[in-house]
Amino acid sequence: MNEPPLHRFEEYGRLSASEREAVAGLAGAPYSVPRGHSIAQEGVATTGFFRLLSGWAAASHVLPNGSRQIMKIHLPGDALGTPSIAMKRTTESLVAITDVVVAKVTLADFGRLFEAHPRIAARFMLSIQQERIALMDRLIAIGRTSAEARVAGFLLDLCERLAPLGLVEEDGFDVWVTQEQIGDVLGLTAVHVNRMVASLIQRGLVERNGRRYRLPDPQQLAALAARPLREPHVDQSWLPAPR
Amino acid sequence: MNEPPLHRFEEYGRLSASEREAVAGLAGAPYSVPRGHSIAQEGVATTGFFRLLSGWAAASHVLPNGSRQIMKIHLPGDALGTPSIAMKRTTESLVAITDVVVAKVTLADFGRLFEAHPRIAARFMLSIQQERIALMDRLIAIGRTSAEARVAGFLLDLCERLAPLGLVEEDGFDVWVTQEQIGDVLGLTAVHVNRMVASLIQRGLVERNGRRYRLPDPQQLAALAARPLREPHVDQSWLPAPR
DNA sequence: CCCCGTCATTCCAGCACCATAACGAGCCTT
DNA sequence: AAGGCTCGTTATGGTGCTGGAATGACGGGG
Repeated sequence: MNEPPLHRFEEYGRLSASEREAVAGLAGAPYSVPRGHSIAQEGVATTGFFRLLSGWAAASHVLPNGSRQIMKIHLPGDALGTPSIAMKRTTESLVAITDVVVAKVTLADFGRLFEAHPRIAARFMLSIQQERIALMDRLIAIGRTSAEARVAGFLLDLCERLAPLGLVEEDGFDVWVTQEQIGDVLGLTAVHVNRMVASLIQRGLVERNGRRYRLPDPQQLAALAARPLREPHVDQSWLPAPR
Repeated sequence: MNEPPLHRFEEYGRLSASEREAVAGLAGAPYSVPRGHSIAQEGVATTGFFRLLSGWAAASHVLPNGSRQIMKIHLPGDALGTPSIAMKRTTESLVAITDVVVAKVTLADFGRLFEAHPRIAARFMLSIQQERIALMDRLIAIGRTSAEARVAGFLLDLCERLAPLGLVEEDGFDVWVTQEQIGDVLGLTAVHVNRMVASLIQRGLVERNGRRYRLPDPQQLAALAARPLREPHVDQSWLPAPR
């Protein structure tokens, strides 16, 4: 396995040696959380955020009536719980979908990084903007597209995020979330997710064997999903100079 | 009218004199855009973002099938189009709902501010996190709550954002968006928004006279909306020192 | 090896919300 | 004052999705 922790910090270009060192020293000691267990609870005092070093995790909110909305399926390398740093209390519950390894980043350490390395600060801000755009796109999906389009878009998103991790082989990848959890991401019931997956398989746009999914025709699937086209910003000339 | 431009920069505490000066010199010359006209188009090359100095504006995306999703109703003092700085092309269309006055911020100027004033940079990042949380909350609303709860939550949000601008008098405020636009925010049709508003009026939770809305019982309305409780972070000790 | 829990699948009735249309009130334009 | 536009209101029938429940398939642990 290649080094996962840094890839989210380098999606806008390589870090300098001193930046790399600063990032590496940021998080505390890694520790494991078994599948199904809580990493952090919503509504407690914010003390920092986490880095997900391996495994899958979900950020979610449970409504008074018992239904649940999943904000994000987190993959290795992601930062977990960063929205909470803007609030007195954590904004979302973090649950381990598979066995995971996480490391905690304290607010104090993060503040020092922000001051010492303005380019990392700017890039961190940009990666948050990307998360915000991802939420906007899901808002479009849930608010204005059919259940089938939403499921198609979900599978495409997952595939595109797993690819840079080296977890996609011949358009095939393992999905560790249940159909019920997919429903909680997309604002659907598990039953209806199942119907839509079946429909996509019937159309020949998806193949499945257990948790292994394969997308034989991503282009046609993308056409069905009708997602906005997003291209990351390559021109970084306006960012602060590296230190 | 008091000075609107700064209030979003000071929601986490007062700026220092030099910070205030840096922010004031950030944006270019203000100019007007008449109601209904476009401030910026989705999908063009990103060159910066805008500050909304007066009036209301909407950030939206139009789907291939013609339906529309509004990401955000922007009020005076807001930054417009900041998600786009993470992307090669702008992520949303900006339209003037009322006559507006805006000023442009270039990427180069913004980059210099980010380097020179780490505390402003950190606070800007936090305000983006707040926007992200607002999107999360709307995702919860659209994905997991009834149409009536969504409309109740929309009116509450608007009221809470207008209050610090001094635009709420005795629980009453002017709403400059049409019911069709409210539908595009909440993932509903204009017709259904109308039904839900009528239902809230019937229940005595909302009063209306033309565009003037009044919320006689915000507590009960909030209970209906079932929104997560969000309190901004007051402890700022971890932020970089002011310059 | 069998039990049992998890997850996918399928069925049914029911309803929240949609699509379309038509009408009325208010307001701006000329 | 007349006309036209925007916006709100109301009604109709239709459907995409829900809610609950029951069955099947798979896999892990005692």
